[in-house]
Amino acid sequence: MLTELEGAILIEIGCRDRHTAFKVRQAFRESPSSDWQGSAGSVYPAIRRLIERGFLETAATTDGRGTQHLTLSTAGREALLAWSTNVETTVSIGMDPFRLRAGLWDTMNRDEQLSHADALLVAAKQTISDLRHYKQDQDKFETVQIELAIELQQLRVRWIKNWQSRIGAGL
Amino acid sequence: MLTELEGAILIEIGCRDRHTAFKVRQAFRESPSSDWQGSAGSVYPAIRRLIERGFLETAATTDGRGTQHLTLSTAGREALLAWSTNVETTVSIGMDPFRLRAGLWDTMNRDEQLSHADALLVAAKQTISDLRHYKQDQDKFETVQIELAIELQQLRVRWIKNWQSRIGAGL
DNA sequence: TTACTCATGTAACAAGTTACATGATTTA
DNA sequence: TAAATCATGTAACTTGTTACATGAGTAA
Repeated sequence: MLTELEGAILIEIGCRDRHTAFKVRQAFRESPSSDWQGSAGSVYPAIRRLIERGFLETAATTDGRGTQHLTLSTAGREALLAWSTNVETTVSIGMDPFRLRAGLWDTMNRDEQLSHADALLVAAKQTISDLRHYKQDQDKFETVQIELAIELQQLRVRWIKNWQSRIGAGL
Repeated sequence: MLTELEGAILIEIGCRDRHTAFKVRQAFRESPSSDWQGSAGSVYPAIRRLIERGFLETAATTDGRGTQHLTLSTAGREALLAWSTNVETTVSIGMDPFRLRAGLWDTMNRDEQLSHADALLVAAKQTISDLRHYKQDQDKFETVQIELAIELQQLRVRWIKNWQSRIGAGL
């Protein structure tokens, strides 16, 4: 069994040509989906665990920095496939800061609600535009993720507009 | 600043009449959004922190179990409002097991894709039906969350159907 | 009186964060 | 040669998990 971070690391190494821990960290830091900060304290220990479990193979390069060139073993590929096709985990709801807060907004007064709805709309639309721009020069793995992130934001935009009309109707 | 768990705890105590740590844990365990397991090891320390920071007030009841009746202080209410209206956090993408895996499914062969898409559809639809059923006897706070969770699952269902037709078209 | 529920909490562990520390290689 | 980038890692801390431990109140 792989954790979400371990799965993400195997994707970077096995599918997206990030063959060093450093490049994996870089990919995480550059990704707009804020799943992981790509901190050294999480990535290096996770990669060590994956090596110990035989999912990653290392080919030490000859450079003086001790760069480790990482590749997926057969067991690593199998583990990644099993992880990515686990139906139960895939359809689980997950953590969503928007959903967690949405129930509270009805406790504000009408003016606060209207201005908050407005601020949320602006921010969500900005995020969509940022994601569309970022999507341009990404590989297919990242592209699929970005498209899904955009659809999530669009869902939020629709929800906010619907909420606005409910507020407007005085419900 | 509150963490996601601390915000969720203040909602339970301040808005949903879960006035003991035990009832908060119970609410988390019963909630179908698997954000938190409601483990004692997270809830009790978090509540202790919230008391220390002056966000929660305790009224010890006279029973022999040492039940602590918890309520939000004024500072607690303010902190909860600030937490719930933080726009940046609210529109952040968050962690989604579906999105994280979706990019990988294109590396499988056609037959594997079709059977996996099918399994995902069944599971997602089941989740929607479970959520609808659970929604019946919930308060407005939980209802809003459940509705958003349902809309997320419906988005996934549409995405899967779209993916199926792309597979079918041999792209 | 036995079993279930209500209620609190700790201990060992897992896995993330930031900040720190080091050094090689490349580019201006 | 100075600065930026590539590359590795550790240390202290935070916060979550499961499992364990305890005991009071209630209903069969």
